[in-house]
Order: sequence, then structure tokens, then C-alpha cells
Amino acid sequence: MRPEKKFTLSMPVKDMVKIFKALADPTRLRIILLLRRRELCVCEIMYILGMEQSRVSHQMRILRHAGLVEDAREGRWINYRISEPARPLLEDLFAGTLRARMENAPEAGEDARKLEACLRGNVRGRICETNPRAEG
Amino acid sequence: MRPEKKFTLSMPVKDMVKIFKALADPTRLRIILLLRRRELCVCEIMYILGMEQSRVSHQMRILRHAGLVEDAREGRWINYRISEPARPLLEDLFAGTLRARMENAPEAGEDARKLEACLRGNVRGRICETNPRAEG
DNA sequence: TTGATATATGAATATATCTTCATATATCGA
DNA sequence: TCGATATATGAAGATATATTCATATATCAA
Repeated sequence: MRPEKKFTLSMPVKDMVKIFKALADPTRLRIILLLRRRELCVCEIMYILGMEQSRVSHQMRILRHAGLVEDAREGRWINYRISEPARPLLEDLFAGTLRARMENAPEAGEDARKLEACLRGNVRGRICETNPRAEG
Repeated sequence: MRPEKKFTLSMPVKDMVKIFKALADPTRLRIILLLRRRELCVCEIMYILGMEQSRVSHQMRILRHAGLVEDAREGRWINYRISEPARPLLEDLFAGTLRARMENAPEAGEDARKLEACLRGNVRGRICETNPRAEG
């Protein structure tokens, strides 16, 4: 758990750009949409997105540095969730028609289904051992 | 005036990423904040941002291709404005605390002041002749 | 038609970003 | 302590992006 970034009421363009940059990548956008639903560890994200470990880790670092997510170790796993200060900001961001647009996106639906499978299948400690690219 | 992009209720992640990419640059974000207030021609944007012509033009193309702005020629000038389909999307995006954050940003305040000077000074046809970097 | 103004765009370069590979660190259980 | 699991990170290469320069196009006024 690293120090948290605060989002004040007046935010320099630089910081907003960092947030938009963080969201300006399909992988990271999908991750943010997933984390809006539920806290997830890296191996669960790997499973849902079908991506290898270092790729996901690098993306998580970018989301962390933008202040959008925070991590908390739980034994061997590191759980990621939308950071406390970013929560209202992201709620605003995905308010109105934007939320519908995003959540109706085909990829988002597919990811959400895999998220459910992930929860039912108790993925932790079983996914990373197997090929993360394998369909669940 | 080029063909307009439509934003449907279900928007692929790819399209959302394109929009976030378009906003993930300080110059373009400042331009969008300006256009939310008022339609502007390129030379007015050059004046307000203190940037040279081709730089602004290239950025406008990116905003156009993301579907965020549309242009309309008026004599020698080409006016840019938030595109009709993007308007509700951007209103949603900058709703709530996000609008306050952005509009309270120091750069946004400075740009807004220059926008006013631009309106008072009847910039068109007089700015591009002089050094666009000169303070107004 | 010519010259001036406003804008767009292609090419080149510099810079940033993403992915992959290799390796390092942290936790857990035996 | 050792091995296995989960995650982070540095380096390298590939790709994308931003800026600048040169030039092309469009409009207007003379």
C-alpha cells in the first residue's frame, strides 16, 4: 500500500491529463471498469483479461501512479481497488450516458461474465498455476 | 465540415479509448475546455494558447478524428466547436466535481482570461499577422 | 490574376508508450 | 531454510505520438 494521491477541488491540467492518459488504453480502461465492480488481485485480472503477469503489473503501476487505484497485500496476493480519492472522480466521470455506453460495450460484457466465472471458480491460487490464457 | 461521428449508446472500448486519448494531452484538454465556452477559429486558439499554427492544426485534427469537435468555414477562418454528438458526452464527462476541478485549474483560468481578451480585441485578422506568442 | 491571410498536411525527428523477457522481492508452507 | 506462488520492475525493442519545418490549399481583396 503506497502513499495515496489526493485530488483537490482545483486540479492542474497536468493531473487531469495523467488521469485521461491512464484511461486512454484499452487494457487499463477494462481494468478500471472491472475494479468499479469489485476489488481484484493481479492473477484474477490476468485471468479475466487473458494477459500475462508482467503486462498486467506494468498497467497497474500506471493506474497507481495516476492515483486511480490503490493496492493492499493479502497474503500472497495483492488486491487492487479504485482508490478512495479517485472513487467520486470516477463516479462523476462515468456518470450519465457514459456509464451506459461503457457498460454496454461488448468487451465490458465479456469481461463481466469472466469476472463472475472468476468469483464462482475461486480463481486465486489456481489460475496462475495454469495457463492464464486458457478460457475459464 | 467533415462527416460527423456518431456516439451510440453502446460504445466499444476502442472508441472510448480514442476519446480519452484525445483528452490525454494538455494542449487538447485546454482546447476542449475553451470550446466548451465558445466556438473559436484556429488563430484565436493560437493566440490564447500561444502556440504556432501547424501545432494547433495537428491537434485539431486529432480532436476531429475522435469525433469531439467539428469545423465550419466562415470566410477565411475555420471555426471549431464541440461536435453535436459529443456535447452530451462531454457534459457527462465534465459533470459534478470534475467540472469544478477543471475550471478551477490555474491554466484554465489563464486561458479563460485570454479568451475574454480575444473577444474584446477582435482577434481575427489581427493576431496571425503578429507574433502569436506575444502577450495580448 | 496576384498577393496576403488562414488553415491543413506530409515528412522528419524527438519523445513517450507498450510489450516482452529476464530477474528480483515477498509470502507461505513444508 | 527451501521451494513454490504471486507480484514488481528494469532493460530492450517495437510502435505510437508530438513538434517542427516546408509546402499545399482555400478565401479574400485589390
